Amino acid sequence: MTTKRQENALKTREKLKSTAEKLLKTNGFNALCVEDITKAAGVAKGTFYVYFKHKEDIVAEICRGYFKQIEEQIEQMKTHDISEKLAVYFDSFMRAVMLYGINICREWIRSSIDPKTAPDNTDMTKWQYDVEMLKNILTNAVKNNELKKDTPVELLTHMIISELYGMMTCWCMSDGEFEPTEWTKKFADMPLKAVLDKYLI
Amino acid sequence: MTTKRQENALKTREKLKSTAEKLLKTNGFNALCVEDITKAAGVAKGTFYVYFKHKEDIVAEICRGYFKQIEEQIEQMKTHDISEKLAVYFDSFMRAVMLYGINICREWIRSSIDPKTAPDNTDMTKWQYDVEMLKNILTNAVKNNELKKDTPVELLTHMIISELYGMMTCWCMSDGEFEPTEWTKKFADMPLKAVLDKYLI
Amino acid sequence: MTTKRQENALKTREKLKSTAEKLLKTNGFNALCVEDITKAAGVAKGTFYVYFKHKEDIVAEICRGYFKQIEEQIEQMKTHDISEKLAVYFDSFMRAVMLYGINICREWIRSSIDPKTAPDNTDMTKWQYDVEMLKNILTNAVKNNELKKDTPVELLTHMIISELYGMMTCWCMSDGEFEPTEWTKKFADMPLKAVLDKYLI
Amino acid sequence: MTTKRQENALKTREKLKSTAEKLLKTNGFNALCVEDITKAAGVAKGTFYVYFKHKEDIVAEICRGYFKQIEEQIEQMKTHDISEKLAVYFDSFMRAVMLYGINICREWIRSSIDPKTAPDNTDMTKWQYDVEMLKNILTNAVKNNELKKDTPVELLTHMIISELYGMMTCWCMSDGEFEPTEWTKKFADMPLKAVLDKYLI
DNA sequence: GATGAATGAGCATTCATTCAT
DNA sequence: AATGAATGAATGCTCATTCAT
Repeated sequence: MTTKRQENALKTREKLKSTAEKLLKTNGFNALCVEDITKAAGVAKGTFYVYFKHKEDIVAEICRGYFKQIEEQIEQMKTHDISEKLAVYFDSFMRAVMLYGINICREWIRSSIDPKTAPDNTDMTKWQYDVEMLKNILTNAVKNNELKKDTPVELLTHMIISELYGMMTCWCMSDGEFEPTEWTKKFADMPLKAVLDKYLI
Repeated sequence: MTTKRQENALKTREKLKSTAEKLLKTNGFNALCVEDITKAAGVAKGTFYVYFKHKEDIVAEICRGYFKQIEEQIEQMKTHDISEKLAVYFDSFMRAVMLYGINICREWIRSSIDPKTAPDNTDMTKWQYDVEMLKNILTNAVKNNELKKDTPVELLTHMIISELYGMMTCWCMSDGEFEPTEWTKKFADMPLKAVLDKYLI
Repeated sequence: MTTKRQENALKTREKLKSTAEKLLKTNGFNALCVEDITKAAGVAKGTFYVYFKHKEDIVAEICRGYFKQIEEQIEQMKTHDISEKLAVYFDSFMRAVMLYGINICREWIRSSIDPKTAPDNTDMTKWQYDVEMLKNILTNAVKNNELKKDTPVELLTHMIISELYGMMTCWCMSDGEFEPTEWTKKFADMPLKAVLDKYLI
Repeated sequence: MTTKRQENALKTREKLKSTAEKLLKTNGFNALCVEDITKAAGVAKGTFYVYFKHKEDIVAEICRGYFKQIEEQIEQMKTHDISEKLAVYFDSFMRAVMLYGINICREWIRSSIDPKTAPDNTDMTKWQYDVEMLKNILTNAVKNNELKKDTPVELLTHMIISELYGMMTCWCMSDGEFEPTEWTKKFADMPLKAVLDKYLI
């Protein structure tokens, strides 16, 4: 059971996170500073450090929250086949990109490219995380006889991830100006399909 | 005619650029600071600002030097057909990625993602530049009747660029650990070819 | 009679003290913080302030514990003469230095040098305490006709204390590297003896 | 030749040092902060770091200035014998203590006790410095046949230094209240003399 | 053109202490 | 007595940039 105090503490923590998230979405990572977060959250500067050891930690947690959701979604699809799973994965990835907006995407890329930000950070970058997740999906498909034993899981993983990250990166680079729905079509008759077909059983 | 003084000035400028480039390649953008550049170049701090208005400018110029080389190469291929041009483009892009190394790539991505670094910067980002260049190649191919009039130049451009940037981004994210030559093979029987075929005359 | 509650409270207090002492010995004063103490003692941060008004207080109490022991020893020597008492005093002082280790010594010196640390501190520093104690011993020796009436108690006190603190300070400064037993010999045929002899009856 | 600019720069440096010295003497080390120094010196905060890499550095330099003076004095006494040299050394040491005042002394002790203050500091502490200097004086006396070959230089050094530091430390502890001239007398018929006599030739 | 002294805004982090529960 | 959430003052240091010489 949680006491009133614990509840309040949790509320403070969430308030900090949601405030930081809002600021991150609005102004981007570069403009994010602890003082702004706490001021906007209506708490003292020190309170931030009650809940987060480093400034980077809250950003990491915000971003992780986003891309972990995809995993849960995929995990609930135990009965579906590999094509469906990949379709959902692509869809979820794209939705995340659109939903969370350009500044969050930038932070995903930034922190994946230049991972050594927080001193004692041992967390995976989004990229590492995505690679692992996709590799799991494909490996399981091999185990479940949905894909041939000689499927080049590693290579396929990188192809797909590269496809998605290419899209995401370019979307950020265009400052969100092109319509990512165009890309949905592209994904529909995904060139990858041709490649994947070879390994489908 | 250039006076001795102008010559020396040019030398100083080049010395600054080559020094900064070395530091950029070695330590990455985050670790680059004006003091280090000038100290290593053997000039005073103030001298830097004789030649570059902002720290970003020298970085931009260094990087631009790199990706402009591709354009020259393509321009010299006037007689070749569109397929050859694209092949050369892909090849050049990849070579640049490998040659200039991970820290330069990171800076290409970083500055393309977050373009508003220098206050009065009006330069194109590498990404904008690449998009323009590729669009030109394709547009010219349409004009020259190598591609059908209804070729979706814009879309094709983004598909290709996204492909290349996906590769480059993921290469940086993996900290240069995977073998980009694997990707050459992928590019060889490039899925795009299938798409492009539809519009070839 | 003490209730169970009072007993527990006392236990908590002692736990805090012994934990702080351990940390002080290991890491020194600079690294000592309330959070570490309470965490290591298994109580909440606030509990510390139930028993100690200031962080300095617990340190003072720990250190005082050490040097009060010497007094008790001396007091139990009522029948012994002044030479024996001083010999024991020297011996006890040195043993304390060795036993409690370099970090405790540093804190003795630090707090004696810079006494105004705790806001409302009225306690004596170790130095003041040692001076008083030694002065008492000598004054009593005068009263008991062990020393002449014209003995310069004040001066002798300072000479002896200075001798001991010189040794202790240098021991800390050498980072405990020289062998304090060398000093025992020095104290044996203590130059002071020559001085003291003049006033012995 | 020094230009006007270099002169001004030197002046700024000296201004910073003298200001810091004044603050150090008045308020002690604990109260010393960069902001106060620069404000009082009438320069910008950043200017401090043009001349000193760390806050500690300026303090170290101030203090070093003080105790290096003694060395120069001793070095100019090449023709004098060992007794005179030691007498001058004692005298100089004491004068320094009195002249530079209690807060400087505290800093000498503080930094000698707890040397790891500045990150990249490789300088000797005052204590180490004093030990070396005295050891040299004695070693040279042995070489010059002023002291017997079997003189325990190391031990004598520590005895003398301990004597001096004992005095200095106690003076700080008494908050400068006792009269150090009393100590001059003590040094005059210095107990050490008795010890030293054994080794004089 | 070259210098290098001076600037000063900008920012994360620590930690003793309080106090409502 | 015990808790632990909240506080907020305090501070060293970086570095791009300017400008008088």
